[in-house]
Amino acid sequence: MRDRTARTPSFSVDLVLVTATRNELVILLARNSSERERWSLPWRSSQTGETFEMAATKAAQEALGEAPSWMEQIGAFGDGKRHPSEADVSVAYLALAPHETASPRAGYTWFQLTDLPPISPRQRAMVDAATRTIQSRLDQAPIAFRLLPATFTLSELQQMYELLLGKRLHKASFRRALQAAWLVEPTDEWRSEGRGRPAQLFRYLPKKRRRLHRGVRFDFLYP
Amino acid sequence: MRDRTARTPSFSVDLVLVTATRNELVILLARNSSERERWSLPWRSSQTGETFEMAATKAAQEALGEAPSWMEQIGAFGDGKRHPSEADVSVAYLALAPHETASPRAGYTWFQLTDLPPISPRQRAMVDAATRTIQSRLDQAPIAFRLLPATFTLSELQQMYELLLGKRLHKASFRRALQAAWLVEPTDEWRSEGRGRPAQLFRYLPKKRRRLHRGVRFDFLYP
DNA sequence: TGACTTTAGTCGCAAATAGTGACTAATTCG
DNA sequence: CGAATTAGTCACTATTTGCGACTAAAGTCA
Repeated sequence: MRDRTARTPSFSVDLVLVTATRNELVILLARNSSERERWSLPWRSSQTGETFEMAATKAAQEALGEAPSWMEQIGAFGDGKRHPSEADVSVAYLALAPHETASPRAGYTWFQLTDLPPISPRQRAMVDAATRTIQSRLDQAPIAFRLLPATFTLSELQQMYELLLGKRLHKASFRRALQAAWLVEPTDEWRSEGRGRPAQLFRYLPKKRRRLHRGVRFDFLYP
Repeated sequence: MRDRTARTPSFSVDLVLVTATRNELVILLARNSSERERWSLPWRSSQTGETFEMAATKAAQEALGEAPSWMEQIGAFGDGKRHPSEADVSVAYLALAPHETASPRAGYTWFQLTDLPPISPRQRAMVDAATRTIQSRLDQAPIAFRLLPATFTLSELQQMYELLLGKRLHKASFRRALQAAWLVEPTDEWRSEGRGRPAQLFRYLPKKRRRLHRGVRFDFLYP
């Protein structure tokens, strides 16, 4: 058995930490300590005896001061030079947090997903993979709900879906589908947001329902 | 800069190589060279200057003698002891091949996915992740087509979907949906399989079509 | 040969689902 | 008070889907 304890870890765990402001997605970047004009994803070189998930959680904790509302591994990335660490391999995690309660620690800043500063090619690939993951899992996981605070109005929920899908949705259809899915529960609170009729607040509370009884879907275009 | 060239690679690339026989999914396992009653997923310790994808392709080549018809990274796995290699991290790939043309090299054997011999916990986790990936991406990627030979009958395609989904499908509905998706093209060949009317052979040849114009889907149950 | 079985492939109706505009409700602003 | 604004619902239409029954083309067997 070869001695491993003396070796420096050769891999890192990197975090694509996403929240949503009013009408755009933002991710958290850390200012590089040596070159102050360079930015990078929050990362952590993995310790022995620490799972990837634990490392990712700690990196999130360190950046945000709180645990993310959702975490999911995106994959392992090995291509591309100039990772901030010397890591041969980086394991990327997608993490979500509601923007309202998130206040980054010093050295961390939100950047629009559509307007990022230069980062290493490897981390660039992670960000791209994260956006693809969000898009493709939007109907399979409560992504949108995890980007919202604990209670929210249905209009806020719809706007979140519109932001994530990149298209407008029809109000009545959206609510009909939501009803059928048994995902939200009304609270007895209402919010008056300046003008207009006050909106009822809801919380995410999925109820048991029987598995959807549907045929096949051929939703792919390529390859 | 620390010297890396002297270090042994601390990660491996592992392969969950799946094909489908008449009515079950099977994966390829390699007989352990030292303990001959133990089995493991095909794997390869990654060389510097070799991408994960290249390593996975070579591992597949080595096991099958041909390139898989589909490959996709499943993720990085670090938990669980007793990986066949000493790797701290293993990057898992899902690979597909049509069963008809696949003839494993010596030392490799097909096992039913539902009845595997004991393998390392880490590799067990990879297999589980692979089956989840297959299920969840079935409607987003041409998984079923990649498990079939280049030409196939529509009944074979339907049976493949039934196998992967684990439920029966209605013939007319299946074909109607397939038509609408513009994924297959008829060849001018027919196959007479003993009894019954001969079936026309089709090939996978997706045609351009406009993006589906659909509202939201809330298809998740938990969490 | 001709009735029967088996598998392929299609049709058309009924039921469920989804798109849409118009409607009512409750609030602020002036 | 009336206009503007946002929330929430309704009802009609169009589209999609489940499903049983049908036709088509082969083999089997008396």
